[in-house]
Amino acid sequence: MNRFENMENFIRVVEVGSISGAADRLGVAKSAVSRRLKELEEHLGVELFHRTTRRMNLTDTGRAFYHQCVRILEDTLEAELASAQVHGTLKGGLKIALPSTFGLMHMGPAINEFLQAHPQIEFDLDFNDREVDLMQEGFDLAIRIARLPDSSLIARRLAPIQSIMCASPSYLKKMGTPKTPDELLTHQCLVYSLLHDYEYWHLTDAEGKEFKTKIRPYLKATTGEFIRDAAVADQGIILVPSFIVYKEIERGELIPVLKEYKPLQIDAYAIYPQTRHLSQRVRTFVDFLVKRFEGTPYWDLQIQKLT
Amino acid sequence: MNRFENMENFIRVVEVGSISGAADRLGVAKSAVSRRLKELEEHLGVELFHRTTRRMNLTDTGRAFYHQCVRILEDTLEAELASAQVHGTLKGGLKIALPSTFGLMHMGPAINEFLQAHPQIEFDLDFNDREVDLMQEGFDLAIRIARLPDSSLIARRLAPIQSIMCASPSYLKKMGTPKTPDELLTHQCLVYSLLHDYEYWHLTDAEGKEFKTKIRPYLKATTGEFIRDAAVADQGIILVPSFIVYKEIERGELIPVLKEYKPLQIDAYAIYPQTRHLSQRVRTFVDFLVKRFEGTPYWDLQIQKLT
DNA sequence: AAATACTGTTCATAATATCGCAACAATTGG
DNA sequence: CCAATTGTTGCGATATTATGAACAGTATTT
Repeated sequence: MNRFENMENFIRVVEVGSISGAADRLGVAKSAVSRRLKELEEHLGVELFHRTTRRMNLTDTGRAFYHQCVRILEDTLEAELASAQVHGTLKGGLKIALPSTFGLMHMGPAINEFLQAHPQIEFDLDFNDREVDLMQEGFDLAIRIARLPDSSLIARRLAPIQSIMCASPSYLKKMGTPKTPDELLTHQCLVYSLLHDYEYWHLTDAEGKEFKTKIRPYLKATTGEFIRDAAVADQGIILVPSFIVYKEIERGELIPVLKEYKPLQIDAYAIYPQTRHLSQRVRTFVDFLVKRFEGTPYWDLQIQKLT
Repeated sequence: MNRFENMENFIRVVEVGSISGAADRLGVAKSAVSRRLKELEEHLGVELFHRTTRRMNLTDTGRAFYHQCVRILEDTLEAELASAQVHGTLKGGLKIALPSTFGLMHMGPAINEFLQAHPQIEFDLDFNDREVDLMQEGFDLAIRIARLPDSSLIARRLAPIQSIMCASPSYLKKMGTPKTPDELLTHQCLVYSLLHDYEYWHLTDAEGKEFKTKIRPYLKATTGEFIRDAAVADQGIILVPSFIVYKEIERGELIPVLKEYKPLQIDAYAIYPQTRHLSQRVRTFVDFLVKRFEGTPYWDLQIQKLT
């Protein structure tokens, strides 16, 4: 039994006032309308109409049920409309805040790919590492790399972000490869000051226990790319997210060190304000991102084996 | 496509977390669940789940749609429950105010008939001609005979009530049969004081125009039956609803007079307060009454030809 | 590391439900 | 009183839907 069609059927009969008329409007045989109405009445065990072979009058029960049917049908259509992709592409703007390095390196290609499917979307991208107030500044969405999501906002985890400690082969040859975290104090450390403490690096030992080890910051920068390039130029040891250095590691320009001590795992999130009616653009884009970054990130596929 | 089953299907998949599990719960093959889910996604043109052959995660779109589906299904089930006769008979009380004469003569048999089908209903009948405050005194329903329904309440028309002017053959023989309304002043009029003015009877002429004619009240009573009996006992001319005197007219004990001048048409109504959730008892009983009194009332079938 | 168990999807077949047509019964309006 | 219209029912044809096995991919276990 198709509850839905039966309701629609019933509504039409009420509004047109006759079975024949409703059948015309619905484009089906009147026998079908009659039978569906009968089915509905049998299902409810109630008479919806007083029938006098030629005339039909709603019963009180029928009238009450009619109003509820109308409301339910409207709700359903609205729900479908709100969720349905209005065929093909989306339109409108999408203002997004995203961290500069991750944004440039990995969100850029993703956004380009999304634009293939939805060329009508106008992206307004703000590459910035400061924390923006989503509501205040009218952002639809922000990409954040953090240890835990901000609970006051909706957060969808996009990808795990693992950091890697590494240095160039030449540097290691010249200065030696550290065997324990303590030895880092004798090395030149290049600090990515956004994600880590200035003077400490947080690690976990073989048993998964957290601890921090003091380092000697030889150079500090808020851009991961800069200290990566510095490390490639034999300037010292860095601790940066793998998504920044994965190519250099694959090419052997940088070599992981102290692999037994895993840096703290953090994550990339898409976050957006809690609004009652989330726009279809945001929903679709976030769905797209979640799917694209699902599983082990492509930047970790190769270097996974090396760590 | 069965929207409803698809929604139910989708909800189950979300709640159980897997297609196989949902299939077990629903008692259908998992292929059916899979296909319906696919149908729903194609209908919306949207991915509801991120799928990884083994694991399924709701998309944002899916989550939003899920909540709306749940609400819609709940509404639907509630609507059906509110309208459905819970198989067989109803239970509970039904407190009804009804006019004494009409109540005794015509509602009595109707209520008895209703009790055949629903013996569990406990009727609490208040035969009374004063206007009761439904809300205040806790009535579920009132039967009223009036010209127009009280607009602040829900009113369902049960039957047309036509009045008849008549007298006994002996009386007419002795005093003469009036030919015009004016002549009524020379007659003994017995007044049913509830429905009509004390000193005027309201009539319509052949063209349907309303007018009132003065009468000389010889006897007044608030009980139709009393003045009917008085008229049968040759006491004078009465103007009463046909449902009171139809048997006497059929038997020839009373004879209509001034048939060309129709008394004003009034109606019998079932009225009840506007509450958000009308009880199923009231609805079913009113539906029953409307159906029972539908068309020309049985008390008018015979005398129709005589007037 | 390999095997196993479990997942979701697909396909052809079978069962089911639904529809339209036509005949019928009942009522209304001229 | 007849004609026209309405709602209901039965039957054959059609379309829809479920089923169960085979398949492909992924965790879990040993």
